[in-house]
Amino acid sequence: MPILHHLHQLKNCAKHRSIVSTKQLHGHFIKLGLTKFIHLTNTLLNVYAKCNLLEVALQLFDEMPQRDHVSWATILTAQNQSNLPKKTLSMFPPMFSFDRLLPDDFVFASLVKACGSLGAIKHGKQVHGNFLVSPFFDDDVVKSSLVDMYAKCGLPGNGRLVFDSIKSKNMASWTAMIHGYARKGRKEESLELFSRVPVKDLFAWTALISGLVQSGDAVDAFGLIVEMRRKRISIIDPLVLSSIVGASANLAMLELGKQVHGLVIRLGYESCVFISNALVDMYAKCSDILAARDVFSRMSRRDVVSWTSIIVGAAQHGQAEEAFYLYDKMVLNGIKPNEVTFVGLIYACSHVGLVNRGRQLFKSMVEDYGIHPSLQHYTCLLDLLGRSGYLEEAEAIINSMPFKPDEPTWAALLSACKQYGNAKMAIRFADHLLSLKPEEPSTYILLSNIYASSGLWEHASKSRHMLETLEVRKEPGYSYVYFGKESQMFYAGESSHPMKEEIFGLLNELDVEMRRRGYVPDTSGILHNTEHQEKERQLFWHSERLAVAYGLLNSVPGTVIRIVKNLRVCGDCHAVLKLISDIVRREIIVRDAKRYHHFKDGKCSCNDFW
DNA sequence: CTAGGGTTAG
Repeated sequence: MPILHHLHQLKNCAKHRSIVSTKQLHGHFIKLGLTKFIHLTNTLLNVYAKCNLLEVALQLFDEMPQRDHVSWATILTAQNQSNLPKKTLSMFPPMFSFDRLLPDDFVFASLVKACGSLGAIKHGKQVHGNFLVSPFFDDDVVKSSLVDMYAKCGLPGNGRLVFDSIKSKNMASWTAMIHGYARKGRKEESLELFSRVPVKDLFAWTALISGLVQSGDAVDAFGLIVEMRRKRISIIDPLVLSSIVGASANLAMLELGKQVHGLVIRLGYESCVFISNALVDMYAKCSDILAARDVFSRMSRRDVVSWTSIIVGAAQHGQAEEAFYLYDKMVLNGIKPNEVTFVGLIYACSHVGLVNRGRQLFKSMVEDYGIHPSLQHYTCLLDLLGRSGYLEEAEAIINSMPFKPDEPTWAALLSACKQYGNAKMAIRFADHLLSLKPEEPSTYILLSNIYASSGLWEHASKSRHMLETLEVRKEPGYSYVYFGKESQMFYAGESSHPMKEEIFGLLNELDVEMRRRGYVPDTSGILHNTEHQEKERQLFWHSERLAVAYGLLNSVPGTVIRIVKNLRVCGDCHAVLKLISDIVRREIIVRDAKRYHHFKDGKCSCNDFW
């Protein structure tokens, strides 16, 4: 039985991922004329795929004189496993047109998985329809992948219908459904389902915790990881840890992140690439860019995500030159940048107003790397052009790009119009912005300021009037302040704090010194039509100021004061924080809803761009 | 011989 023997040999090759022996065997089969045995060739196909030799597998697949369902399922699965779901879907149509084969249950599972990873819900629903009218309509494995696909597309309700039709549910079905609810923020349903899972293994916990992190619920995710540890669930692989590292990043709580890092080290997973990647990102998001660099430099292997994480981190913290330096090193190391890398790089340019460099990078992305620019790339480029005063060029691009600009893009260009006093263009941009978000007070504020500075008083007062008719429901602003291991939260206008008197006293003292240095409160961003003094009083009680004062009063001189704010820092507070950093000679780092600000020696890393 | 669940960068 030579064929059986060869199959056994191939199995060993797959097990040991042995490329050389696989190729030797392949040559052997050709010499002996064994390639006509489809069973053997299918196995060979699978071994090549498992050895990550997708190109070789594809060539073999193309050369096969005959292909059956197994050949197709194997090659489609190989594309999925190489993270090429688009190729899975584009390779599928010839299955019928060339080989007259209809999909079987294995092929359906691969197609559904590909749609899930792409979030291609339309295509996914088509496949679902075809599956239902196929002879395999009751297959539980395909149903599990459908549950997962709907979960990934954010439609857990559709997934639930499929889930309920699965006769014998196994862990794959349960985890897909739990994850679907959790990542959509449907916490109650995910917890209810989790409580009913027969076996709560690491997979199930990870599905729940990672889903909550993805829905933005980092606090509950931490609660669950504590519970999971108490239940002595053994963390035999690190996937759940990357979720929890990500949760610390979302909260921007450095001390918490350090503790999670400690756990990662204790469990021995620091050398795992995607865990280190998550740590790099976490430290960057917690504004400790030095720690991010430290983790990055200790990595023995780095992939495109590692490089991109540190590049994006540098860019967000205003270190444009550092980002470019890292990019050059990345290319020298033979790592191909992807679309995310370019988002970081163009973002870095817009931070420091490097227009030519930004244009070059955009061009290089398309021409050297064949990456189709996304809306996000255009947004970064438009930001850069607008802020540097190339308003006509920006408008030309916005009118010719293949995307509808979103609201932040129009808003960025509108403020560029204010900066460069282009009232005419501002009116056009404001029209677009208001059609997308008619109730937005800041648009009217900006518009009225632009009119006022162009001497168009009538228009200005009209905008102000529009503003007053709006029912403004503003989210209350709050700031967390961190120094060392201490933290404290402040709401805007908070007046019941035990250290109220000291905070007020310090802010007053600082106010006197700031005014001596020429500071004049900028009340143009205040919504309500109130007296000027009242406006100044409101500015005085913005949460970030209270937080800074508290930090200054309580921390050891020389320590960095870190603040995380839920809203964007207003223009006046930005000016104030710059001054304070100079007066008290302290570094203040603020992460607001939009970006990072490192205030030091009277300057900010954002280059006054926010 | 082929399929399904949990992970990192915007």
